[in-house]
Amino acid sequence: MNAYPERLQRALERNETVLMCCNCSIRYSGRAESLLGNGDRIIIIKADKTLIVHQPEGNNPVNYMKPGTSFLMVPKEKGWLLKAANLPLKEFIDIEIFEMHYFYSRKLEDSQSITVAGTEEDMTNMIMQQPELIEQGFKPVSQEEQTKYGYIDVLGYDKDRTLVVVECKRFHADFNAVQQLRRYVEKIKESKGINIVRGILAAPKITPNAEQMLKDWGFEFKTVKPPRYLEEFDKRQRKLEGF
Amino acid sequence: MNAYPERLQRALERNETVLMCCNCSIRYSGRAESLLGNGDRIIIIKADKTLIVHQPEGNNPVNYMKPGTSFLMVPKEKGWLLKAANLPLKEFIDIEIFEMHYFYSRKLEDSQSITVAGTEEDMTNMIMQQPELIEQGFKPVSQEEQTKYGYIDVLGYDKDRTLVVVECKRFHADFNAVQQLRRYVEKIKESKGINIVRGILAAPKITPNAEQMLKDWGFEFKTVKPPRYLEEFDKRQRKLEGF
DNA sequence: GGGGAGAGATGCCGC
DNA sequence: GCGGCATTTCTCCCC
Repeated sequence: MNAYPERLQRALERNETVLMCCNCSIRYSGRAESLLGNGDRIIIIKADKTLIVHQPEGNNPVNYMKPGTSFLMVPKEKGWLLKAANLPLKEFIDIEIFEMHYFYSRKLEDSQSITVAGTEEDMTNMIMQQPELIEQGFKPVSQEEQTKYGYIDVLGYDKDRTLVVVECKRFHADFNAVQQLRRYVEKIKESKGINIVRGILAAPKITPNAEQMLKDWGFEFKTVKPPRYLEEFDKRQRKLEGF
Repeated sequence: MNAYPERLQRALERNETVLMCCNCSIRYSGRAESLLGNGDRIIIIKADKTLIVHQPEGNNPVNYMKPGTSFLMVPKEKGWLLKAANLPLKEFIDIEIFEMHYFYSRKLEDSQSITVAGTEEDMTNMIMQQPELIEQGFKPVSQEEQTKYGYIDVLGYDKDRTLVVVECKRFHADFNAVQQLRRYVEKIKESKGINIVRGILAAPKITPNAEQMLKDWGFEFKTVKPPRYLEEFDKRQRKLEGF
């Protein structure tokens, strides 16, 4: 029952998802290169031939390969060598497995995809529907017009019919956000052949340095928070803080 | 043997790592909000109380919680409810488990940390040691001097004793890289009180638009690739392309 | 496939 | 803690 190479091959052929817990060392070469000495890790090979390796601590995988990777497992004197190769991406991983604590595979059924709320897109939609969040008299133009000028979040006119470019950030606005806004304002001035275009950065917060840069260039900041839809869920959760 | 709430609690107390394979639905609220309908997923709870949930396809976890999260599992009419809460971060996840395909826990030992080569830092070190990669006569200044002016990758003088700011990118240089370089050049001009400072962007490639912006602002591009150390490993790997 | 930009980005280092 | 920035970033959209 421990013919792991055969079990792995069969599982992969059947598009099963494979879970391994083992002591191993790992070598990677591709976009960069990495070495990782002996230790206990969790290895996942998914139905789409994604490889993910986790150490017992930390958010992120320590090594990984993108979907479409090929695998080959061969016995060694002590343990096994698991080779992973993604030829189109020129990425390679060798996992030397010294001890297999546990091996599991199963066909997983999951047709659902996640829906996320509170993103930057939700922010821009909110502003399109409630333009007064930017300022009184602000009139966004239609979304079709926006796309003509690239990736501008919201384009509109103020009460004096001056063109306004709005850049949204769902969290902190930083240097990048300010320079992005500047690029868009320049782009609009050029394409429309006009000299006066206002730039507004809309976000919950802005860093002091970014705010200085914003003012230096004559742009403005407006405090706007991304919308939330699950307030009730939040309240229920906070009541259960005790566990 | 299927008293999962007790087994989970015991495992967490012992700082074991927990692997679950189950059919579940997931609700998240925190920095944003998300919903995910029924499906088979892999759930990992690590020794440091990180939560990671994977669908059977795709590189990235579909849901996750940072280290230091608290967990509570309670039985329901059909299945269990696994609640995860990180109070300092105001993040909450509810996982409704309808069927537990598999449950495993084990204390994992791993004292190793990964070493990565071919990063931007390796590039800057390479340029410090081989300044001619930028141009003949280029003389980098000491790293202590660099830090005084912030996050400039490499600062030096050309053969005419003109100050040069070098910004490195390990892959494609884009708009952001050019604007970063511009920020640094401006910063240096200001702090040193000089008018003429050259800016060089060093990377394997640059996008056409970024190159135009670079030229418009009077900066230069120099093709430089990040160093590689595992060439032999690469060659061996490419010979094994057949599997 | 490349370019551009968001992400529940994450993680690191510095102040 | 925030700020600034790299990341084997990943992912999506659009050209």
